[in-house]
Amino acid sequence: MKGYDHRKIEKKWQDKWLREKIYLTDEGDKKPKSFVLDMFPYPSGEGLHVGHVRVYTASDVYSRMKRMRGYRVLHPTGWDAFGLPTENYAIKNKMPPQKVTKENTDTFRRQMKLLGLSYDWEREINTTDPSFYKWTQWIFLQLLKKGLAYESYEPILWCPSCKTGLANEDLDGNECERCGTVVEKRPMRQWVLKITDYADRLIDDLDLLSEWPLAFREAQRNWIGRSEGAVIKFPISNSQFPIEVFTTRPDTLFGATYMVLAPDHNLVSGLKDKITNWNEVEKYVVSAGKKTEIERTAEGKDKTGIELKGIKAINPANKEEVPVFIADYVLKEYGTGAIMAVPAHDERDYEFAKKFNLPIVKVIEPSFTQTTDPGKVVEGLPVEDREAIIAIVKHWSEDKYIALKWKSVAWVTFITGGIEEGQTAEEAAKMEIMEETGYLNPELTDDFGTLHGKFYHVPKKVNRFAHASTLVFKLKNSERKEVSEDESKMHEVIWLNKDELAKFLTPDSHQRALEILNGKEMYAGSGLLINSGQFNGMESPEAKKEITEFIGGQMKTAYKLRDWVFSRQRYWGEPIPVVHCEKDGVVPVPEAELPILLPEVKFYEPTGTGESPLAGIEAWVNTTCPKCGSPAKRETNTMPQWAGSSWYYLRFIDPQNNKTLIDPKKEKDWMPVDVYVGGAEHATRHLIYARFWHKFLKDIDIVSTDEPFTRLESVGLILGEGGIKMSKRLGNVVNPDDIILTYGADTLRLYEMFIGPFSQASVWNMKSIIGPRRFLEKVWRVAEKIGDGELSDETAVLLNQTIKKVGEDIEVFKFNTAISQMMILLSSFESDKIVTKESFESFLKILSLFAPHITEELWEDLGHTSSIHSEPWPKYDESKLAGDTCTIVIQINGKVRGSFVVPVGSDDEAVKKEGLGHESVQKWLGGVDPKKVVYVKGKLVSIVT
RNA sequence: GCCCGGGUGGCGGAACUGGUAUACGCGCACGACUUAAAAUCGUGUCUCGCAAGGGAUGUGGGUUCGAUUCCCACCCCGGGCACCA
Repeated sequence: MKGYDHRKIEKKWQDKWLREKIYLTDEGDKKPKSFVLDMFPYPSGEGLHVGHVRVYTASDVYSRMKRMRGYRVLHPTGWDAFGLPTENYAIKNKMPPQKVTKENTDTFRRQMKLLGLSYDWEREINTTDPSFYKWTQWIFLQLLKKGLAYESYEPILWCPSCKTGLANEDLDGNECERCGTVVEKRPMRQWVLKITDYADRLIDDLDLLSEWPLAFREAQRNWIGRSEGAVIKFPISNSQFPIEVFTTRPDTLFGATYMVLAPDHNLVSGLKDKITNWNEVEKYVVSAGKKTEIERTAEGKDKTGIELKGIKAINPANKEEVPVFIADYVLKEYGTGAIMAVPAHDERDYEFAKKFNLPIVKVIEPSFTQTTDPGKVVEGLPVEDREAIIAIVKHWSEDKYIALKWKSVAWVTFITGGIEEGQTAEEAAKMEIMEETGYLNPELTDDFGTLHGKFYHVPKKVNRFAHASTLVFKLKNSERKEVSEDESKMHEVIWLNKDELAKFLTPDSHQRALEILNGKEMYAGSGLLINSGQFNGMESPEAKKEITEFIGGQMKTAYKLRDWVFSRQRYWGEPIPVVHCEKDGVVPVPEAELPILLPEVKFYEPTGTGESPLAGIEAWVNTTCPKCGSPAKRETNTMPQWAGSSWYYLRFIDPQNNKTLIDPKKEKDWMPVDVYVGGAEHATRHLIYARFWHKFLKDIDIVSTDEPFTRLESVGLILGEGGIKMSKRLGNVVNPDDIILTYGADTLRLYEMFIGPFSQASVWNMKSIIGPRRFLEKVWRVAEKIGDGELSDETAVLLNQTIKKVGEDIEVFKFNTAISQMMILLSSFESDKIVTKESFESFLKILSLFAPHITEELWEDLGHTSSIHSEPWPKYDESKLAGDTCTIVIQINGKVRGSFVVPVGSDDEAVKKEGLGHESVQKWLGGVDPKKVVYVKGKLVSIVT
């Protein structure tokens, strides 16, 4: 028989599949649908890399299984082809970007076909194709119509190297995500999309995405960064304009001892004539504006700022005058661009106050509720308030402190106790020190105020809310009397240093006491109010509402998410379809005139002036106003690279439609995407933008679902040998073409699926590829053993198990274990004398997902004239998933001491008895009667002595 | 600092709902075939020990007859966010 020649086989079948169009989407609606999508590639000049192969093979394997299981599967691909790399390459090599794109997509398509991927190539799309971007422009017009696209002149992020404005999402730290250049701020006209209008829905609907990795949902939640708080007005003493601040801690309002505005806050210049040190202020504003993000980060937490002399704000809670500062630790874009500073309860304000010698007023006494055992508050039991003390007692000569180790419960605490009628806290504390430790001469050295703790007092069996005055003592000497028997029964006195205290102290309130002891005055948690007039004694959550109401503030939600800066001053993108008319202002291009074609030009270098290269093409720029007919100019900015990818998945459903974006019937039929496969780098960019557009399209009735992607599977990076990133610079990039040539596409596909858990990063290893190749060669050889006869029992069981396991594993993207199971089955085939045709065909069918070419060839050799890829998924026999016998393990005191074999379905008692009678039991027990015998059905007998 | 992952042989990794840790693959060693090599096949391969047996899933504790798996504390690696009031 002929040998396994992958080159011949793979070419033969790829041609045939294309010719016979076996992978076109089944549009019959009798079958259930499955829309399996991978994140379509950006066709770079580098061609496909092994990371692409991993994603595309996974979705291909999944799609193939779904088809075999009777689904009609939509599995398309296309090109996300607008964008800077292509444009830059085009400039460098003096080629039109259109041509570069054509060449790159040709390469990608060729490589994808070499992999034997089962895409429906008749649905291929390209974001740079006018018939596609017509609809990208159309969506923009709808956004404009709804007021969700607007022009802005706010300073934006600008990449001096790419010569274009950027969105927040295009940053990698302080650098341009594309080219690594440090970005600047630059005031210029730009188009912005109001994604913040959708912030709440984008967060709330994350709850619908239970089939997304938690990490993606959390990343988005984080990025959107919602926080609930209040807007509070602080009047300015000699101006009618108040300062508005946003705070999440209105409960600390009485502790606001100064205010801070962002340096670029509008009020700063508005108050110019009142500010007596204007020269200095102006200097600070200018230098803050010049400071790059990188300089600010380098300065870390060293706060800078300057007081606005001549003006004072009035704290609306206590009517006290407080100074007003500007400082660059306050950001203009967040909240209201101004804060009330509460140094006692905010770390940043605390640092600033320390540096500028500002008053620090405590208004919150820390309060803690025990949430873990021992001491978790018992629901339903009343809570007793108790005036108490915490005494921290220092050694007379060493840096050690007394702790009590409780005997009836796993607690380590400082000395605690109640305050009796008529006692001061100090008296109570001294009494407790003497009673609980016997030491006679403590001297009060410090008072940490009151700490509150709600917990279940285990020995006393009550819920307590202890309000403990926390006092620090030092022992004058070691003089000590005997401790009473009752006390020594309750706890043991131990001496601990600060590190040990941090490790062992159980209650949170005592840990807080230790923090103060270590000099950490600032407390940012919640608690009970003090120094807050009529609100004293109230707990933080309640005080937030009450105080906000009291001073007439408004509850408000703030977001970290910014509106999406949507214009780029570059050539290779979708033209924004509006014109500027002197009389009518911004006028949208009528929908009938779409697409606004990107003109072919000689020069498309970025100008760097804030205008795109399109501005230089007069014939294109000059047009007439659709409204009044007078001369007007076209918008010359283009859309960012993320535009097309924000809705492309919809177009696959109806790629040829030239009347509407998508036929509503088809949309309802295929949406949502059932499985979306791609990389984690898109968690906060593409996936937020696409969800935003999708929700907008839902609002204008283009789509019918709230979310576009039901399930998301994230691919792990493939690292170069040695666990380092693959890069051109390091010369460790693996080209799939080379692997396909040497080992074949089937081997490459198997290798990449076998390399490790799909979502986890894996290391490429050239040596290991031989494993999957040997496996396929073995498959080829085993095919020759097909003959008449019976399958061995063992192989028959394995075959059933394999069909079951491979199906289940692929459903949850556990490709590596599916392959290992097929390897085990193949070994069993190999060691048998005879392999039956039927069983081998079942094996070929499941293997065909991973290795479509070799299985198709062997299938044909077995006499079939139709494709193996149109076969249904093999069935397994439930009754043959296990053999006739099972091995029972004997454990004695938790250690494995032997095993024996029993028929499946044996009587429990009989097996137990046989286990107890086993020779190893005799040996290890030595005649002693077992205390306990545990039998786990079909698995083990565990004997305890 | 905060939020997610992850830590198991020489390497990639497996282990169901707590039930024989190290499946499968690579590598390595030895053997068979061969004049020889490659390929292939077979055997072995966590560790200490001659053996009986002991130890080992990042570290330390806990729960359990039994823990890679559950709980607590900590360490290390990767990723995301980061002066967000």
